[in-house]
Amino acid sequence: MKPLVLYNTRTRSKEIFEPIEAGHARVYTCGPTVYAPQHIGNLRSQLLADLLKRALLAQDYRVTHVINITDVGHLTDDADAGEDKMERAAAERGKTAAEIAAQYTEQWLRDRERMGCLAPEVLCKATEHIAEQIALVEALERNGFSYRIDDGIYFDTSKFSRYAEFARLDLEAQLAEGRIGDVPGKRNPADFALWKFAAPDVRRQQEWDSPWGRGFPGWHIECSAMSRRYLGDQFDIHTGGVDHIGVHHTNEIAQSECADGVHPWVRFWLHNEFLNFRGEKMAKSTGNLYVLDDLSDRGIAPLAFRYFSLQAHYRQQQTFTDEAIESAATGYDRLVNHAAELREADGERRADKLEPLRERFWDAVWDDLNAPRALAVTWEAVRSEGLNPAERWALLSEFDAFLGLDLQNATPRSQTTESDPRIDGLLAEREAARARRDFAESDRIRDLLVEEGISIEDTPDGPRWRRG
RNA sequence: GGCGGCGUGGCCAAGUGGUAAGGCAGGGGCCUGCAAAGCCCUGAUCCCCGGUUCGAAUCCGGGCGCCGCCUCCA
Repeated sequence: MKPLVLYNTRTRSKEIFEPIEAGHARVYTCGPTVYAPQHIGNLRSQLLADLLKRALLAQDYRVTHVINITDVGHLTDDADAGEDKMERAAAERGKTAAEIAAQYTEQWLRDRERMGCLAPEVLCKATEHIAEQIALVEALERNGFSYRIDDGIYFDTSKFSRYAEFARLDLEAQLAEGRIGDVPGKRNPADFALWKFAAPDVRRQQEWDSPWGRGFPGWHIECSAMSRRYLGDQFDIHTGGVDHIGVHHTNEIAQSECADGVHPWVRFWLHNEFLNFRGEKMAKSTGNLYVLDDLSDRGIAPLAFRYFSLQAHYRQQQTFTDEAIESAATGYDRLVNHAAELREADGERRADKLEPLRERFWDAVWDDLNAPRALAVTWEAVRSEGLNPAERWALLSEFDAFLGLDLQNATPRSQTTESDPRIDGLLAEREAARARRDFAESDRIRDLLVEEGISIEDTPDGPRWRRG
């Protein structure tokens, strides 16, 4: 098998993937912050993680995939005055922070599954790993990378010489523009909180005891702490959105490399680009978004959204428009139809006929998870004149291990799975009319059913109908 | 101010040195009593200018336009 090549943000180049431990790929994905519903733009990062995992599995690696749930509130900005989003959402909705977190975690897990994303081996919540986070801060303290101010325990970025390396930051130049709402006492503008002290006059729902007093963890420490617990001091791949490169991932690296004295902490970093909508990124903060249920309400299946997403490479921004998603839904519908028709085909499967398409498909996958190219080969397989139905199905079912479009369970949209005596009766009448070439009558019956939203297809095996 | 990305047929979008994948929509045809479904055929020289090269959408330089990060953010 050819090697898997991935674009590594750390080196800004494509590299052949090789795990630290032979045969075992350890992957960490930055999951959602569950103070609000996750929209379809957010889901794109799960798609990247899923395609990666499927490619690794296709390469016969054992995969340990860890995803975190951030169920403790981060602040709306860096300053004391910053509100905690989780607490704010709870107050607005008259619920507890835990209830808010549970609600959106559940929605996210459901959406993920509906979109065909494989479940992670470990799903870990920040609030259930406070001890690990405290332990990591203690390690940083021991190693001399932290300092205490009124507001909390902070990481001293000037002590970590590689701090600017990963994101290729120009800290001086950034300084010129200034940071918003900075905290008094910070030694360097880029320094960030490891542990925040609870304000004496405010009672928070989410705060814990620590060696430094009551408070709550900083907003990067959880990923360092939980990945360390489940994947060890060093691991293979870390995924997330491009927005995380400059701050979140930069700070994770600083924490982990300084706490454990390792480098590189993570070998490969994969980042997905954003989904654009109405001329800007889809975002919670502006309300410029759709959630998966919005699409479902419009008759667009979650897997049609997956199909839509597969049409663009994960490292490119993708434009979401109504026309584009509806086009994708149509395309997905047709692909499923083909799969359903081919699924039970018997016949010879000639390896020499299958090989060229198989090779092109997997070459696309191994080339930095190029789903659009893989999808194009899939369509070629569907329509390849040189292949019999059994061969086409052999390819489709194999390819779906990566595509994740659930083609194995494809049901033709025009093959009813229910039976309705009245409709079946009308269809029989129509067939009788057709037999005696009374087309006025047969068309009248069809129009009648069409008005009820039932469409009819005449096939060599007789008529089929479906609703909708 | 720093960093990153993009501009390919009506729409979405691959391709990053050898004369433009795929899907959707449109047009034409086949099939059908008619439809539907399906199948076949059909359209772009790649934002602009200059350069390198035998040859560039693809490399370099300069423009114009657009998106993102630098503050929570996929």
